[in-house]
Amino acid sequence: MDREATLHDVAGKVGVSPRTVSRVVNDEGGYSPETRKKVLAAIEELRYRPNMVARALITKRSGTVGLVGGDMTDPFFPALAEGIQHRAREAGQTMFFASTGSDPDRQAEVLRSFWARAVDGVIVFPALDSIDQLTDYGRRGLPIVVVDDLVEAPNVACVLFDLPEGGRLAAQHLLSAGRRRMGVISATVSPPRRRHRERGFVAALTEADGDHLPAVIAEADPTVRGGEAGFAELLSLMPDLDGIFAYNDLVAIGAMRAAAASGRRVPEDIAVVGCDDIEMSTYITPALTTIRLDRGRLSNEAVTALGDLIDAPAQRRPPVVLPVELVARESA
Amino acid sequence: MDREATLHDVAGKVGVSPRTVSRVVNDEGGYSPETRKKVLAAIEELRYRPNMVARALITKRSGTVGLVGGDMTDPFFPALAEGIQHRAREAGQTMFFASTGSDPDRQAEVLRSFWARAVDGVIVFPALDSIDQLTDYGRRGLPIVVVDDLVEAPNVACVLFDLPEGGRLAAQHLLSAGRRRMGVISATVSPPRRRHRERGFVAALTEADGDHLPAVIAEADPTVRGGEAGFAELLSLMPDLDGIFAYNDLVAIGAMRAAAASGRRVPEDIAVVGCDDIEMSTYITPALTTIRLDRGRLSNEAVTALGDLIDAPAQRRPPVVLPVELVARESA
DNA sequence: AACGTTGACGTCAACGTTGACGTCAACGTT
DNA sequence: AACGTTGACGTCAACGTTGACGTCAACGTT
Repeated sequence: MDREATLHDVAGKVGVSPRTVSRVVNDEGGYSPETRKKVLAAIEELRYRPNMVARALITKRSGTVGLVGGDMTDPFFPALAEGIQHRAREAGQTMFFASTGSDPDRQAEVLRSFWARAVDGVIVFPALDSIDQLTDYGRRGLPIVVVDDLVEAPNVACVLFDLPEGGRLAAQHLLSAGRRRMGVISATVSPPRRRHRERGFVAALTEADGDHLPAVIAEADPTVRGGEAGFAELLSLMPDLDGIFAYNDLVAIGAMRAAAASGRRVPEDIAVVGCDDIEMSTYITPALTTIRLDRGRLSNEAVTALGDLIDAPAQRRPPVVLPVELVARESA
Repeated sequence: MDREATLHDVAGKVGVSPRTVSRVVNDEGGYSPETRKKVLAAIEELRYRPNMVARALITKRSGTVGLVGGDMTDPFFPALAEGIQHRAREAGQTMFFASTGSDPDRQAEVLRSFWARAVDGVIVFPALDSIDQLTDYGRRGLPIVVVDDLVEAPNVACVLFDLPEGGRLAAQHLLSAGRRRMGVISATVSPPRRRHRERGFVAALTEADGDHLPAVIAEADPTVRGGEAGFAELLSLMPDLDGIFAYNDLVAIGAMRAAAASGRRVPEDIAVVGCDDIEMSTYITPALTTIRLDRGRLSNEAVTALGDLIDAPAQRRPPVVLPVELVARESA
């Protein structure tokens, strides 16, 4: 066919008004069983599908949600996107996706584009210093779920992991393994107020009894290569380092590679704890001890929160803080 | 504000008709420089943004493209999605995303949903036995780029890697390393007509001189765990196996783990060649020898092909076949 | 018998744009 | 002086739906 069938085509075929066809399509009631049957038959025959664009124009609901991520190649991200996409589809939603590279300008562009396309809501991994943007869109009526940060605004809900606790668990684990001279590799992409892992780790060391030293801190990109650089930096700060808590598993893997390259054994000479628990961490040698973040749970909570927000925009919602756990493997 | 500004609001403020504002917004010409200036100022002040939904309804162009993938957690996929998303954004497009789990019914649902939302085109990693769906939508006028398969239909372009050549390269590499008793781990998700890697590998062995045996074939899921199972299956078919070509790098990693667990050394006892060249393959021990597929190139070609298709739908386009190369590391 | 209610529709306008076409003053040309 | 052209707009309808409301026959109730 050269043109898609519309309500008018179906109506013409059956001999009713388009409004009646619309009622049948939307299960509104207000038609006889026989009419319904005839309409459904005509819909089938003409392969009619409702035009979501026209519907969105008048209902202001497009049946779409947007996912705004930092970077798809972050190994933590795909599982999350998959989970969200899955749950969104169950709710009859289609997902827009865009990544920002954690750049606030790109994030602004993405949000504008989603907003202009009448998304019903968005789930955002916020870029650096972009709280104002989110607050603004929330106020303009866009339901937003913020992952991994705290934003206080109308229409904004937050879902995040208890990362300070993760840092604390890592510190306790390393301490109880007898480590005394420890370092943290933080991520350059994290603004100071979001360094929860680091803060928890440092606090636990401070609070604990014993003759261990305060932690030294390095900064690196959240990648394997970043981990290698971070290891070198830590070593320059504390040459007889014996324990590392890394920003994420990729960084931990980089640190372990650098340790091996420098002739040090893991965990004998240096114990390493990562964060995230990506699949790869099980498969490398030595298998990585890490703080597990339950991505499935996070995506479930995020989609649920977004659904709630869309259905009842006014309501205030407390942030959802998800527990973390330490999985002990070979590296520490 | 409780309502978004429209063309009418801007027009009212400036004292011109909405049509004139529209002309300015779309750079159509047909207005004086002074009018233009006043309109732009009013747009700025009222924070007017064109409503893409309304625009899409009349122009039939929504400025969106859909990406239909099998599974986000496939490590090969994210880089691709990122690349496509990036290029699409440069072209002013926003990306829909959905994964199908390689299930044709879910793929059909996804395509329906995208079609109803007036996507300008889609890039598809086709599910099993879904060629008819794609042909059908192509005929109905949807520009489609099919990745990793060949579909002959109007409005459909294909981009794929030269996987048979990849299989051949793997075979030649293993042969020249003196391997005689080799096996292939294929993926259960691949229908017979898409087993290009396997076919190239088997053909190269058949064509080559020497006293090597014909390849044995196992089937497994395209995961690390699948690789472990595939290794066991190969071993039961050929106990003195000395070379493996795996469906992808995850499978290769699984095979190497199983080999190590059975007390065999890689590459001394069994050489392993993977396929994809995911990031992880550099970091495991031993580092994986593999067939590199250039994902960046693939996403570029796919987006370019889609752009061409959208701009000139009628034109026939030959499939784009991308070269592959073998990267020799430690495992073979 | 008169009246109110209900079911099963239809009518009309609106959502916010843009395509097609009309208007009209200013200007240049013969 | 009459005419055609051009620039700078405006008008109107349409894209394909749905919200709001109207109509009208059938039916039950008093």
